[in-house]
Amino acid sequence: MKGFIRVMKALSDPSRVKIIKMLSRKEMCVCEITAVLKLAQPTISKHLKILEDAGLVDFSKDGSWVNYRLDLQSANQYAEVMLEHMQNWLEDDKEIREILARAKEVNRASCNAP
Amino acid sequence: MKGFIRVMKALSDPSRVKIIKMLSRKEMCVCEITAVLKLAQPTISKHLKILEDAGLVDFSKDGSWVNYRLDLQSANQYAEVMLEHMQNWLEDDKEIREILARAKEVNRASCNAP
DNA sequence: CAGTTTTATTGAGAATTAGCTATATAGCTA
DNA sequence: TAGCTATATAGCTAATTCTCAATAAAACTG
Repeated sequence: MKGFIRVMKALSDPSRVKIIKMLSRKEMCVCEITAVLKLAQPTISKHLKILEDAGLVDFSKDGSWVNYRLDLQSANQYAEVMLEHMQNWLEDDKEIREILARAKEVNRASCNAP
Repeated sequence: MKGFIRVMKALSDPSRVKIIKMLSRKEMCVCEITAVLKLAQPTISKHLKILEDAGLVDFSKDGSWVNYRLDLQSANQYAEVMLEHMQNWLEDDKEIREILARAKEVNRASCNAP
């Protein structure tokens, strides 16, 4: 039950759903996600930890950057199924579209630009 | 997005998940659900409202009883997909099994028995 | 109609959560 | 090593959530 609840809780916050949708397009580092969502960086780190604990995302370090990606072969079966749905769900959502458009433009260099 | 978040939120509470699993076996009235979960009756009513708002359950009145059931043809597409998964998920969960066993025994007459 | 049963609503308290600021850690570079 | 950048952790506040007790509403029964 715990594993299931963790996945549902992780997916019941709009900011985290946006992160999942962005990562379904490409790997992103924390500062890129922060730039797109316009939230404080620690807030993003906290969201990413929740997603990781649910088995929804994974990461690898590249120097001082940490790249996050969907954990498509998650050990958590519920996470795996939900990630598959998330590839298709919410594609027509206005808010999601805007985020995805912004995510397309962002890159590490532009992260800390005004 | 709203409809999706509502379904995820609805499914991220253990008591509500238990209700969904019970209703996947049979229709139940509020007092039966209350008897099985051993929570206060208003608590159950509130949970049922949340599930209803998410499009996960539906109900019909029978005298002073209100029978709740899964809304398998929900207008909410996310609810519909999740309900299908819920038929199979958590079948091996210990806590769920206990609840289902108790749900099997319960009936309107026994509801208010000690 | 008075009383009973079933369910819903209201309101309060404890716990959880999303966001922030401040600070710590990790890794790079000069 | 000192300083810079990227990320994580700690701690706080406001808002949300789960639970309950009390009460209201709805529907039956004698």
